[in-house]
Amino acid sequence: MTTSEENYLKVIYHLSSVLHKGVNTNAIAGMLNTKASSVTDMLRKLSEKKLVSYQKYQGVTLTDKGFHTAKMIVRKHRLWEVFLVNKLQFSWDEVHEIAEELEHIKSEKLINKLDAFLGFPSFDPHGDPIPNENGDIKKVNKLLLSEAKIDQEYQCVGVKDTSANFLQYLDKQNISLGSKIKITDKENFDETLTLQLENNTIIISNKIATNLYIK
Amino acid sequence: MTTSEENYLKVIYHLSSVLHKGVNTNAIAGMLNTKASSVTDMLRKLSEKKLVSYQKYQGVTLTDKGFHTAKMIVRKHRLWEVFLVNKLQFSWDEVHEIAEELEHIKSEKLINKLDAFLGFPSFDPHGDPIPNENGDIKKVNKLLLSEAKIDQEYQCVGVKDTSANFLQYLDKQNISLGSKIKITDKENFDETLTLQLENNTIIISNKIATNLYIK
DNA sequence: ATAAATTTTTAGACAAAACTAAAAAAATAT
DNA sequence: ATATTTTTTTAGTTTTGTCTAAAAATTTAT
Repeated sequence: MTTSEENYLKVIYHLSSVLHKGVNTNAIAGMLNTKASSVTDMLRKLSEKKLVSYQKYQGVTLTDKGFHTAKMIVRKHRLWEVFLVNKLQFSWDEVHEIAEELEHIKSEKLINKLDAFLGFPSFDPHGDPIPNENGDIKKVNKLLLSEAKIDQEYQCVGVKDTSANFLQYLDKQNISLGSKIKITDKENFDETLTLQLENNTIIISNKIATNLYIK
Repeated sequence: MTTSEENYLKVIYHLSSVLHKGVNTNAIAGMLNTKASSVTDMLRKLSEKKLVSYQKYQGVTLTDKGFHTAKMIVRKHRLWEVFLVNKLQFSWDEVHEIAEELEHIKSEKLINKLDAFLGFPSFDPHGDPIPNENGDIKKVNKLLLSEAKIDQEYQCVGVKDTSANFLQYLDKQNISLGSKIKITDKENFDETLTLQLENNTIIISNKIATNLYIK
């Protein structure tokens, strides 16, 4: 299994978890910064390896084998992110790129020992669930802050956008996983929210609210 | 810098530290399990990048730039080995292959944070020195057990052969880094040695003695 | 329902890093 | 000093993953 194959599987995994149907060639190309023609080639290859089921012009879905493989790559990515943040003191906006490389290190023993070393974490630094050794994923009933009710207390449990930009904005606003949040006001015109945090009151745009998970 | 280029540099580094002269095409091919023709191609490429100085038929040496780059790869390899043994509880015969992959992860910040996390170790689990951030290497006056004097007390500080086979033999004999060793007898015919260890007496071949460093 | 636009695939090419086989250079032996 | 052997390089392929440009299929719009 090459790094490139793994990256395709991961992208198909992420896209199909959002779309719940066959994934487009173009969508994959967009995520990987490649051209549609390259994607077609790789889909044929993954199909021969029985990792995806693919019919020309019909989009692609993961087979059971491909689904499990993809989850194991995601498991590695997220465990390494926990390592980088919890053990090496990286901040949550710095770890994605490094984990993109570490996720391709091939040793099941390594990843299981890392898991144990980290105390079998269930969530990564961005609040995303970490599949366990069997691929099981802990489900959380989270919702977007944009869908929250007014005047009810919530807790921040994850981010949808994991770009350094967004994460640094949250740092600046003193919002992190576990932060308590209450919406005290919602502007009808543009859905700007007024939030009551532990120690202060802030105003955030709808774009922010649609990228913050709470429960 | 590709993984392949890094592997060539590392091999040239190791070979020239033993030979103290230009390294042969064939020697490199042997270490990397490739063919001489592939080596020639890569030497031309590394030469264009000013990492080695290479003249057709004359062997190859590292430039200052190549030397430093090679030391940084060795640094990464050895720090990851320390991590695997000290933090993840791998045994010293399991870590080489995994470190061969980890050494190619590209992030200076990662490796310096890992260094700090491990407490800035000077030696890896096989007793090999770890270059620091600047490439400085702590020198130890070690010698091979085969060169040791009789009836003098030494301490095991490293292994020359790092194969799983040899390391497992040492485990079986209860020899590890730090073990106290005294030669009590040497057979003239085949240089078999009788060793006095902390809790027992063992007999080892000359081949073993030429692969154990002591001081 | 057909035309236009979009998406996907095919065909052919390229770069990296390997290979085989043959040629050239260097080292060794007589 | 020349012949033989060994080492190294060259020339031409292969594989993987990418690309561009053109063709084909599908989707959208009128």
